[in-house]
Amino acid sequence: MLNDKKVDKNPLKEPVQYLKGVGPKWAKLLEKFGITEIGDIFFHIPRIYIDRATISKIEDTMIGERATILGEVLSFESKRTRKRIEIQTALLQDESGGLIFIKWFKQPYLKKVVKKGVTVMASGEVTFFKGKQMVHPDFEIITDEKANPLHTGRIVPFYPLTEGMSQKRIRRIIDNGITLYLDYLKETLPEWLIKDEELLSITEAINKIHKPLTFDDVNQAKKRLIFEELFYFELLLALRKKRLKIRKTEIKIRGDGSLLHNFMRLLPFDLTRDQERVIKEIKDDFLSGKPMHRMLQGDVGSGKTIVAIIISLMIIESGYQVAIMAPTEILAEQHYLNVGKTLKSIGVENALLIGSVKAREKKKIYESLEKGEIDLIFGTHALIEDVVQFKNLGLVIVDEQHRFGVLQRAKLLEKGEAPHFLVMTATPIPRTLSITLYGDLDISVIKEMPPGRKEIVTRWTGEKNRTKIYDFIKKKIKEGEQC
DNA sequence: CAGCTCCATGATCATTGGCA
DNA sequence: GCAGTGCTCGCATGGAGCTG
DNA sequence: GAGCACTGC
Repeated sequence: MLNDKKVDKNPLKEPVQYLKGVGPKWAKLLEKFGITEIGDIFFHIPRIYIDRATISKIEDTMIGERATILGEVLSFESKRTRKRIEIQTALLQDESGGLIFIKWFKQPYLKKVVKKGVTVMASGEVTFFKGKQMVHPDFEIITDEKANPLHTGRIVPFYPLTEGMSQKRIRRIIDNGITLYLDYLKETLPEWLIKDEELLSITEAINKIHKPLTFDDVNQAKKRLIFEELFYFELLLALRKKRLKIRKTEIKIRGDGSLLHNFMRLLPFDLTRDQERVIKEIKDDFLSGKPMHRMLQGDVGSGKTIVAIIISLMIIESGYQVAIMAPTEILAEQHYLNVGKTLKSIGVENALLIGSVKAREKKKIYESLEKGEIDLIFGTHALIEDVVQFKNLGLVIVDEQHRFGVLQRAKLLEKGEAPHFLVMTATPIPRTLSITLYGDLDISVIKEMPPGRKEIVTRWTGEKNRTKIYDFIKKKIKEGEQC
């Protein structure tokens, strides 16, 4: 069906494991942050930066001060206390002759690395214990003029971690990603906008957010990334205007619930409470007489899809059609394969409409949709083509995955008389923005994971890929609408 | 309250009282 | 696919503090 | 020593 089309030439779309430094283990760890593709790592934004750019003379450092020093190892010893705690101590001397102890607890292997005579750059807090000391600093062995250090001697980024990760490693990985792949990152904002707003390009921003030379770099980069985020929400707001023109909807649920009941009987598991709650919320929307405009946020695996199906059945039972749009062909197809058969068995006609469906087949689907023979259509953006017409579209569900698609929704919505509308997304809305949004879009959240599923922690990591936006905006502008 | 992350800490020394 | 070599980075633990 | 890259079977 979609085999030949898999010639995705964009390397940023490759699994993150193909990135240098990432193997199976780290791929799994990174997944906790929603990082699955190489391109995702750009948006793993540092949590904080520490300025380790200036190297102090050991003599000049003050107790209690965080400092970065550079010196030669005079000696290294590993001793253990009566309580069997091992302490490694290196004595470091810098060019000006200052001396300082560098200590680590329980890291005997360091004697292989921090040998007499090597040059070490170390960053940490200077404390006093029988002389100046620095306990477990971040350090790096400096070999000749060799490559600039990653962990010291510059403004160093600190990334959010999960259990099993280490700063140094992730720094290395992200650094690799930038040097190897940043060039492939495509601009997502229109040129004029960047100019008008004096923004950095996306590649500059990403580079500077990870490898800033000054704190001003960080600020500029943040400005750009935040702007981008806001920008998309502005687009969303623009949609609202459209919605407000429509006061009422004729679409109401009026079945007796038997269709839904039949389906539920076939479900091999129970719904979670969160799912039940959300379904109730949506049902209330359906009963309100106004078109629903709701966002459903839940992590991957939280069971958004089943919610989508259930509410679809309510609508279908009432005699309307439902469209479910997924961001990729693979996902659309998955949905279709997962539930299509079951639905058919209870009399719900459904079909899959994606780009790679043969023209003949497509035509058939178009006709059936127009006649109202298909109750439920799964698809991708193939659904928004003009040829696609519905008899009476009652509900549009967009599975957003990544965030592009804002304008697509609008178009799909135009295909019905004020259909209900649900966006599903795994990306939590940043809290600051959700406040702005509450008035315009109702939000439901599923936090509870179905039993047996491991919880996946998704966090705010900036944005994901959404290259297509530019085209949409362009189109919009052409249509004379404002963004 | 639970689950997670982040962050700081880890060492030194001598005291005491009753028993051998 | 596997074995061998050579990189880089490698503590452990308990409390604090945040989010859901 | 773990995890990974790279080489050479």
